[in-house]
Amino acid sequence: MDRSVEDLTARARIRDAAIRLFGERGIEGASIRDIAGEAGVSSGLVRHHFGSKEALREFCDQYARDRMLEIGQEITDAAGVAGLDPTTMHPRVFPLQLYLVRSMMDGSETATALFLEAVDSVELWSKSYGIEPTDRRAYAAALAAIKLSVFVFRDQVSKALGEDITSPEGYARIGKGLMEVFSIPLISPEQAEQLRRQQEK
Amino acid sequence: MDRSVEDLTARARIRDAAIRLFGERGIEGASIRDIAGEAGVSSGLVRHHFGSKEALREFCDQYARDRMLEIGQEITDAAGVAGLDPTTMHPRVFPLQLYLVRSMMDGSETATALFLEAVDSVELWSKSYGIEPTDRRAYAAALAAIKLSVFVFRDQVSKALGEDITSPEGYARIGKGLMEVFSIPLISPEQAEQLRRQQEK
DNA sequence: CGCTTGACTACACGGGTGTGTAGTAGTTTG
DNA sequence: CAAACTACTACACACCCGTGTAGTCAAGCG
Repeated sequence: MDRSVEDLTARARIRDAAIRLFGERGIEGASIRDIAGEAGVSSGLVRHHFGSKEALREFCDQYARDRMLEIGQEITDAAGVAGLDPTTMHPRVFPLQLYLVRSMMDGSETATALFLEAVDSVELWSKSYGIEPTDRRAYAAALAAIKLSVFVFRDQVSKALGEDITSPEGYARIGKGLMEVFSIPLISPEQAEQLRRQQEK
Repeated sequence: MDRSVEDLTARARIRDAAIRLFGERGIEGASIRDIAGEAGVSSGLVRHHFGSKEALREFCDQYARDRMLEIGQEITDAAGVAGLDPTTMHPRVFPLQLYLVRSMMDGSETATALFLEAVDSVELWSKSYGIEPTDRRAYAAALAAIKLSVFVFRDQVSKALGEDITSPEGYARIGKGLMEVFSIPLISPEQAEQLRRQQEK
């Protein structure tokens, strides 16, 4: 997506357009004709290259997943606490993340599998980091969901901040906000203990 | 929704069916005929009572919003730290919350306004609670998004836990997980400061 | 050269969609 | 009693969707 649009093959343009429109409008909200128009080709060509809408979706799932893991690898290479910091996720993952979240919500198995992998990795990470929650699995699942939440509500968060969070500045701002959620304990261990007991009775 | 289905008027049955199906499948994913079938009426009656699909959506927005605020009031009456604890949100808000999140993602102004109100209230709360983030607005927006994240990814989280989080048990479990995210600081103030400086240069 | 192959388009199809219209049964109202 | 109104249904219309088919055009190759 860093090359100019004209340089890409029609197939790649269709793929990029699909990821963009699926991510913005949802799978059902983006028609094959929309995607074809966005890519500057006929709707028949989409079918020629990908066979069906469902097959196109699966291809995009796989592609987005691969790209995300690829980018994730780069980041993990400069790991540590920064690995959890949302601001380390470069804005270039935005369209991919957006697409995967939408695909997940529309029941994609590939995207869901990616979520489960993320939970696994957070679980391992929290263990090696010496964090001891009472229910590590639930803790990891909550963290994984949180990591994606700002993508889902990007429009609403942007409106709340009066600033587009898909821009580098806005993204850094909400990233900092998220970071502070993680750095400021809202509930003291005593309060947490109290609430836990309250729930159990 | 606590009364038996037969006791409700056709209008109320349509409204409940719409909130359920819109919430589960998205606005585009649920057709008027689907909703009519779910409510046990003809599709024409939906139009008779609500005029159009869009008008039905707006009615549901308003209804869900009112009900949520109503329930929120009850909870706030037993306020304190518990007001933030996700487990205090009774499972009966599930269909409403699900619907509102979906409606929000499909660009509903009413639902988006509700989000902004939530950010405002979190902002005020954090102030009165003596929390001092560097960017209170961003902090509040992040917290508001987080509060909704488990609803969005309910299927994925359920799969990760091997337990349906729409059930009281599963809901309590992920609620505890969320609570521990808030009670265990992942990043020390020093690390946070370090990361902040890193971003600024 | 003729032939195949792959990228690509134009167009038609059946089905589902939101919407519009006409009409019926039952109750209310003047 | 008759008129009006309300809840409700059946059905048709136009539109958009994903898909299927037929065909064009250019490149590669024996």
